Amino acid sequence: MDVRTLCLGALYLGEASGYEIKKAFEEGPFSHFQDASFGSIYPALGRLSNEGLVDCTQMAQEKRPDKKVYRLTEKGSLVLIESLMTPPAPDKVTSDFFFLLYFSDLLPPRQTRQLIDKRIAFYQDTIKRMSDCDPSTFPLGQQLCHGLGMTIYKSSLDYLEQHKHAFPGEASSLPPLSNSKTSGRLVS
Amino acid sequence: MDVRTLCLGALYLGEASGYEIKKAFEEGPFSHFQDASFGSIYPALGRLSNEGLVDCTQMAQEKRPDKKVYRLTEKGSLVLIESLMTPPAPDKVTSDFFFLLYFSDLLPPRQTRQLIDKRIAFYQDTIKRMSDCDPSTFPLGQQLCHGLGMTIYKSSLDYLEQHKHAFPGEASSLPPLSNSKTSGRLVS
DNA sequence: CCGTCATATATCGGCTTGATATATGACGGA
DNA sequence: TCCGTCATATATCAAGCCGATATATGACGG
Repeated sequence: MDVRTLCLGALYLGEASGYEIKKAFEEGPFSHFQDASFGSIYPALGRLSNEGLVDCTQMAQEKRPDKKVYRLTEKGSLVLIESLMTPPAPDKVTSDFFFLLYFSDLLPPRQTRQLIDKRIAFYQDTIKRMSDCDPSTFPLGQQLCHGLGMTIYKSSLDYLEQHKHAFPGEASSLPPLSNSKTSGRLVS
Repeated sequence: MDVRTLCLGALYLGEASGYEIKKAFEEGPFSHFQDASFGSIYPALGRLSNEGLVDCTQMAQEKRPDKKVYRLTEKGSLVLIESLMTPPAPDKVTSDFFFLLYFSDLLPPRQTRQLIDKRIAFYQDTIKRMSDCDPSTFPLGQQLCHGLGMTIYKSSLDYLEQHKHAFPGEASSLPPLSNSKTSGRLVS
């Protein structure tokens, strides 16, 4: 999905400012499967406004800078639905964690263990934050997103907790793993 | 990780051409957690070659166009390890599937069911392809990547198979779900 | 008083992507 | 036999995106 559609989707949930839309991608329900930067959100909102897909209202605030509040128009709703009807692109996952784990034979074992411990903490924190949210009043699709997300995070957490001992911890006196290079080509 | 590091990592596994490196990201072990396009791979290989981090050899082929084979240099190995030592960036996940599922109250229920069915097929196919690979001879980190990946795909598959019935299938005579709009703002 | 953080909008250089271009050869259908 | 499609192979570029930067108000803690 391009940033225009992401913004339309965010505004479908309720009127919001550019800053709030960014927060929705960083901390809100979308944070697990979409992202967008200020560098693309503000220009996209400008274009959407010019095309009549969103309305923009300037709002003064106390003790805070003024803000621009965007609201989806009827035309914008139709364009959002149209975008949802297009065939989905494949997922794109970029994970430094997996990349580092994959090449961890090049790293000191304690650094790999630290990497895994931090990942475990990340899963624990994410699961807690998602558990604090009760999705039973949400639309069905959102419930499935929540449930599938929880399943992914929980099974990942369980797996890492079961397998983290393969790498030595801080207090461990295990000898470092031997660094052996992988043989063979990339693609058979 | 930037594309230079991705290429160095790919070449750490063995010499390869630009085309083969792209294949490694599309179909090889990295395909689950990294990607890069020709548009960035070829320029990156050029720069790496200029900087002496990789060597390049032109190879003629029968019944196929000539190819340039790249090989990691000692200097390149050191730069790769250096990059692996830097703190990892957070994962970035972009999923049209989750986005469409989230807004599925805007879609005809059968289209959502089709989306889920296709996702199930994707998981089944991915699990099969990963099962055909025996990771027991790999470095420990690669084994954990394989195992964690399998866990994620399997638990996702199980969850969707258990919950797909919430949406009507092709043969179902269930009435369409009511389209109710979500209330409230994005971020509490 | 100053540095940091949150809130708020906005821009831009650099990087990446997806499309396009060119080329060889295999393969299947008309 | 010809043509379209696919795989293999290198390469480039316009468009889009990101991360950094800029500016601003106010709270808060040292």
